[in-house]
Amino acid sequence: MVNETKTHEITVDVVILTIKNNALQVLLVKRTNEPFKDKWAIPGGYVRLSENLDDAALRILKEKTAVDNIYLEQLYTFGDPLRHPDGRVITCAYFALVRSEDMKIVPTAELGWHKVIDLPPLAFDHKEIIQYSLKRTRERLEICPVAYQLLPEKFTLTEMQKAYELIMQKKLDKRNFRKKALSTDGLVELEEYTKSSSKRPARLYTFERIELNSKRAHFIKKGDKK
Amino acid sequence: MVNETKTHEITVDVVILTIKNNALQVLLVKRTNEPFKDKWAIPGGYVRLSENLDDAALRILKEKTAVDNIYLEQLYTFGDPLRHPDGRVITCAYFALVRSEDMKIVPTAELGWHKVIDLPPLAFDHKEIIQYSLKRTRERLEICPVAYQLLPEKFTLTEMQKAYELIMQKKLDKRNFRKKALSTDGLVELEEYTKSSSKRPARLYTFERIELNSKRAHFIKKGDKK
DNA sequence: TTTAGTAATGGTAAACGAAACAAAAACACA
DNA sequence: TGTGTTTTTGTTTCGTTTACCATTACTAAA
Repeated sequence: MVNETKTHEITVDVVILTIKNNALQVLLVKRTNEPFKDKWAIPGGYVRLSENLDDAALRILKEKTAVDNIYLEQLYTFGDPLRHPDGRVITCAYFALVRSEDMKIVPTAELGWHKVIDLPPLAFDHKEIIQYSLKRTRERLEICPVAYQLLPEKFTLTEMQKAYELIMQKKLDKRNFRKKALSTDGLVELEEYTKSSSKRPARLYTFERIELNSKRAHFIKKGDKK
Repeated sequence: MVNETKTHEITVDVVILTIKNNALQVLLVKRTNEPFKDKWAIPGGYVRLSENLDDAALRILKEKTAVDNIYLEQLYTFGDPLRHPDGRVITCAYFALVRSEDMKIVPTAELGWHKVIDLPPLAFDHKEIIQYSLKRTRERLEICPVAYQLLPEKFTLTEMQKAYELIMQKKLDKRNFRKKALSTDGLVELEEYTKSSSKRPARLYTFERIELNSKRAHFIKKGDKK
């Protein structure tokens, strides 16, 4: 029997995804300390003793983004003994889908958005975590229209299709997409149109911000409503 | 800022599912110590410092069942601060699908199979964990034929259908099921038949025990092959 | 007002998959 | 030989997804 008395550290890391500049992007922070000093990492932190994991993820999310009422789901727990060079740190990873318009983030040298298709060198196993969050997002998108979590309050069907294409990483047929989109629950047609410059205006749509039902309690967590 | 210096305990709990006596059953152990003394619980244990989470789950599985090469998948990490009355214990839950014929378990007063539709009072949040493992198993079954993990080496299509019905909790059409089953990759038709007593013999099938591909690395883990 | 350009919009045929449904074949036993 | 029980097999229908273009609606510039 090996030494079983020492305890482990446990952290929560949050992959925060958004659509920005026509690309799927992830929020990264630059590490200021060793290990992996000056490498980019996904935001994270230690779990407080009195705090459940969802709340820890929400706290970290809020510290970085100051947003509320977002899509947040537990992703996977990564526990390789060698994932942290300084000791045993198990991390429970979450991922969040946010609207970039809601964010008040000013990109600095230590915090910023990075396109998921062109990631810088990352600390720890964070690259793997991000890749897995993308896979999970695709799986979710096939089941429910989570993409609206990434879209502005009001959007055109073309914008929505663009979001799908960015996540699914493939082109979709315009008419088929429109047909399916129009039949999804919660999508409401507005009496407003885009005022674009030199082309035909597009109708705007929005999504009913309904309370996500309890059947999905294990993988959907809406933000705390204070 | 609250007290952040103390650490957490982390355990791994494994929901072990099988089909036995025409029912979906889960392996439970009776607790001998407080808290929840004499209540049933799913097998679990502390994660060793040098051990990754998958290996911890495999170790616990092996301690209880002495089986190898089984379907094992990380389920969810439960971290409510109040889930353990004695302190902060975060558990990373796994679930496993095993063939009851492979098991050498002799049910005792402290270890035994229990039908998932008729569970005794359980310790901690273990009821919730089991319920979630059933939900996840159903989700997996809709994607890939994991049910064969629960079946004997050789089985009839009727047995396979029975397994599906037990997991999905609904009756399936015999001919439609057969059609879909026959088209699944990996199912091989044998030149053997059941030697039953007084009815038409049924053809036997088996499943190619192929290495599960790496695309599913995050949710499928085959047992260690020594 | 005309024209050109760009994007939104509406429909249909083919392919595919899901659901419903009945009859014949094989064996054991009486 | 007949009866009972279970396995085995195929077709039709229906709805949904996929593939595929042409027309319309609007803006800006000529």
